[in-house]
Amino acid sequence: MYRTHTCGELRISDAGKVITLAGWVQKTRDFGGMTFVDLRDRYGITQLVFNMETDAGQCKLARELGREFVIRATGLVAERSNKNPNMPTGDIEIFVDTLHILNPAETPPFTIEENSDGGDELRMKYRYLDMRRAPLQRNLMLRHRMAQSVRHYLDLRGFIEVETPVMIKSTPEGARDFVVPSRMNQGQFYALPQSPQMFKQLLMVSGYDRYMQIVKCFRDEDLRADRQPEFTQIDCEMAFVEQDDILNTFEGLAKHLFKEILNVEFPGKFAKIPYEQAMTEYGSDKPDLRFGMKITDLTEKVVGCGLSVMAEAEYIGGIVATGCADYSRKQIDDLTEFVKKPQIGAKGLIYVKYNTDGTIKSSVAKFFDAAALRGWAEVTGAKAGNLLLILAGKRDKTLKALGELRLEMGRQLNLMDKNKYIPLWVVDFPLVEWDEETKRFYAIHHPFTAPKPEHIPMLDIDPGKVHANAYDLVINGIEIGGGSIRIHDSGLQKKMFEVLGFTDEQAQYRFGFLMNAFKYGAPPHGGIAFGFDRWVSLFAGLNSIRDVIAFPKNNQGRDVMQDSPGIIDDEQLKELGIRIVTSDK
RNA sequence: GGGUAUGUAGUUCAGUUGGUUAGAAUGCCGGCCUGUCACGCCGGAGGUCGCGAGUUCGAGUCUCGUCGUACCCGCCA
Repeated sequence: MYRTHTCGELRISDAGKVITLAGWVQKTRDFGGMTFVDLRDRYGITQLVFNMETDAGQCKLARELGREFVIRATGLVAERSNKNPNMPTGDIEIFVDTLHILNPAETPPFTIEENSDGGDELRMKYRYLDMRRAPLQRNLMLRHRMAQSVRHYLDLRGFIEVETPVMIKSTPEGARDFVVPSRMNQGQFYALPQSPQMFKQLLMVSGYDRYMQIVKCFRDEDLRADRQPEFTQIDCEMAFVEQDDILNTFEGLAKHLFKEILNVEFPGKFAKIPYEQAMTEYGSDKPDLRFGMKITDLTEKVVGCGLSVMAEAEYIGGIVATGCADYSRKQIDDLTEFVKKPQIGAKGLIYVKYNTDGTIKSSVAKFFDAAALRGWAEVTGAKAGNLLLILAGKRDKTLKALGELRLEMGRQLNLMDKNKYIPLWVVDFPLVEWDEETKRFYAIHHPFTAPKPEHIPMLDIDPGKVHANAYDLVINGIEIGGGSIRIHDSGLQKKMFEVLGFTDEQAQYRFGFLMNAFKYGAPPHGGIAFGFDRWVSLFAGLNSIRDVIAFPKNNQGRDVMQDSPGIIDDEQLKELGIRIVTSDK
């Protein structure tokens, strides 16, 4: 062994011991006659001391050390004369009598410290150096502890972890697949799984009635701060269960993780909000419930008014910002600009200021008398000192825009407390969604999601109105996980494929093995999958999932450290039977 | 496919209305220093202002193009 202890564990009680440490040089402080070296490993930092008077040779060697040199030092643990209360090992230091440079190092391009001076781009390029820093090490250790905790909790409840294949058949529903060419079957391709969906359902058919896996999934879609091309799910499936059984089981898992990792407890049950209510009250299918500011429907209140943008709008809604009646012209203009951004897409913003002195000021005062504006205050609950913000337009789009405006106001008013967690279940999602471009229905969740039993007759009449037995776990406006009860009846599955416009042949080609399996006794089953990276980043207090992943990819799906993806040899291409056709834009 | 921001020393940034030799901090190198822990003091080196065109007597600064990066919409459970 290169060491007897780590750099984080020695205390005053160890004084007098002769020990050996190994690690990286964090920093040297050279006084000429005396040199201090901060030695770092992932457990902490311990100070080494060298003295010209007592050991000139070792002291001179210590003066040669640069940042990030890998060294080994043997010496006596001693109480410091000048203690440093800011570090756990600050009461002791090591009088080194033997110093070995195990490996010198070039000066790193950024500082390996709690708060690095390096920018994101540079730190990604030198990811292995960035990961030496304490924040990254904390994140990855948090991730490890959460994974252990999940496995432990589910193991105690009879779940078994089963690995599923990574090279599978492409199923063109849902996200784009990453594909892998087959050398032995030229012209044919595997796909990387978007999730182990069909395999976990087959495991249910096979009688493994409680399955879990912490598993990589792959989706070839455009990326975001919280979306990577490869990401990790906590994937679970249970047989002989109904929706509530699943919600209860995984609400238990969520509570367990909160308690174990953050020491946060939730006494009651998580709220359960139907999709439709989430959309009308929060303009989002993943509402952030850390604050209220619900959307109020004002459509009825403006019928027949003289202002065409309102009179002709399909929907009018507003939110109340507490204490914002004193917003300046500039602040209102900025909000207007915010909602008019192409990403939000509102045409304009209407405001009503209910001033503390009882007066009312509004951008639409010309069209409504004070009584009417007071009527709006009544329905929205706006009080003196509040600001009512109103958007008008197409219902779905306007609700979404109000939802974005609500979040923006939440940010401006500091209503999103990082230390507060409000989990909830969003339930009763629509089963399918009509797409105008391709003139067909698409499954909102996936084609195996069961409709609410009472809605099954509606599949023939108005599939868009059918609710699914599907659910999402949402925490602080982040979709942490989602799942559904699956169809286990091949007749109903066939009907579902009909609704989605698949011919029998298409269904047979894509999902035949699953439909065949269901002929041999499929138990009622359902499951859920959690976005593990998102969950870890939520617990770490981060907005991006990149820093809870050891080697993440950037916006364009590139690994800037490896510089992947990259081209491959002609020889490799030939072997695979692939020719590259460069497309000119 | 679209929107917004951004690119200057190893690093993080400043750079005014287009005008002399492009600055600061930090890091790095050399010297001094026996109780530092953001050590201190003295000195030094370090620049393709992302790249390419254009406007101009003159471009880090203006225009166009291009490449990279970040965030968002579309897309994606």
